[in-house]
Amino acid sequence: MESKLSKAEKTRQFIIETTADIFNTKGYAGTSMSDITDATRLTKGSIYGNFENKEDVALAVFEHNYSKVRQVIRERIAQATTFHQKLMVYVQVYDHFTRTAHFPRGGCPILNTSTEADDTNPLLKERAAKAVLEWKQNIQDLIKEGINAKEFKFDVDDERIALSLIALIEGGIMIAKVTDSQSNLNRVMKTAELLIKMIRV
Amino acid sequence: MESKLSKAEKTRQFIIETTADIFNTKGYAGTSMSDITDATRLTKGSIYGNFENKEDVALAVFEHNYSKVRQVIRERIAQATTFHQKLMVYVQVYDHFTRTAHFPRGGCPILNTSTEADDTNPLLKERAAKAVLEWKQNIQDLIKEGINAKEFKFDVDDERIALSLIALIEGGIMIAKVTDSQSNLNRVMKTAELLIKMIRV
DNA sequence: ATGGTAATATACCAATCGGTATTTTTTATT
DNA sequence: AATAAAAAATACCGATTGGTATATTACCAT
Repeated sequence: MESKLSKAEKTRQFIIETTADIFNTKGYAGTSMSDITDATRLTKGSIYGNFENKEDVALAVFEHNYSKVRQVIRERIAQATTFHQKLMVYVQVYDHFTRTAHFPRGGCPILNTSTEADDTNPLLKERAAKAVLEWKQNIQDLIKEGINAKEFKFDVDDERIALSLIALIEGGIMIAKVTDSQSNLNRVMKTAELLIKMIRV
Repeated sequence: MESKLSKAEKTRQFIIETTADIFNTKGYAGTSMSDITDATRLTKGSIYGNFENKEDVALAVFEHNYSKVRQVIRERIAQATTFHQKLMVYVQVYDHFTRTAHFPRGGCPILNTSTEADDTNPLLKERAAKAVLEWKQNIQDLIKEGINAKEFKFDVDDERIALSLIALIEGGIMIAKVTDSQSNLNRVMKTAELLIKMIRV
């Protein structure tokens, strides 16, 4: 019965997990320390014993939410055989993202964190930017590999496609959430599918 | 020297205009009443004499920011001759939206308000949703008219195109802002241009 | 079992939060 | 110029904010 995690590390993880949805729905400014203590049933002393401040919790929570999403994507991409299928994983995942429990409540953490932090919180912004650029790079890599495998046209603008795919997904999520209509996202994903089809040889 | 606006109406307008950028950058939760009094150099008594509460100011500010953007778009669309050109107005405007003074600081108010309010503030969410659906309808109308004018293919899925265009723009803005790269938005707008080209006969 | 340490809880802080009741000032009408 | 009404300023409210210093508890190695 050995646990690798120390008591503090376990508590830290517990705090992150139980406040993940709160930060992702209410945002950084909208989440208070008492929200955190209420949800975790811990006291301020415990929170501040494991984190420097509220921002530190928010950063850890973003990390958690982001990697949760990334993991789901990564697994499905690994299973896909063709590069077309691999790209289509994004479309499929977000095509019914309302239902998947893989997603933290409150929608895409990248979208939420980016739009709130881009003018207010340099650290959160930096972290969100890194996530976007990593995501972009992953898509570009898939496209390049697809080109090498003669699956995609040789002259595809991988950067443009990657950014457009991300934009369609994030913009689509925004629309779907504010209009309470998953089908709106589905329609946008249809265009994403088209975009992916177009780069095939 | 008669002014149509009463004193109160002028003050109200003044408050809206001088806090427009604050709400659009810091968000609803991130903007405090003291932010408002500091910026306007007015007192709480004056603010609460002209608005019910903070939410009421935020709603008026959104209205202001949104109609400011809408006006720019509307004017340019009116000047465009073909329906293709009219649709391309969106691409052109957002293609250098960082520079245009027509835009409130902090980016697109629809994107900002939607992502913050969708899980927290029903009134702001409702207003943002209305804006998205109005925008969508405007694009759909342009497409339909373009079809009637034999400029666009008769079997175009106007709803899908409209939603995808909005998603590309809003998603592109999010990416550009968080990565501090206007060129990232330009690349996404390139895809938007392609999307518009594709529906032409 | 014990002592040291790690972790959590308690109690408290000044500052700020959104909001209101009241007073003062400004404006418009006569 | 006098006056009533409208608008803005002042002064205040309890509650909550993020954060800290200190006390208490839980844990672990000896």
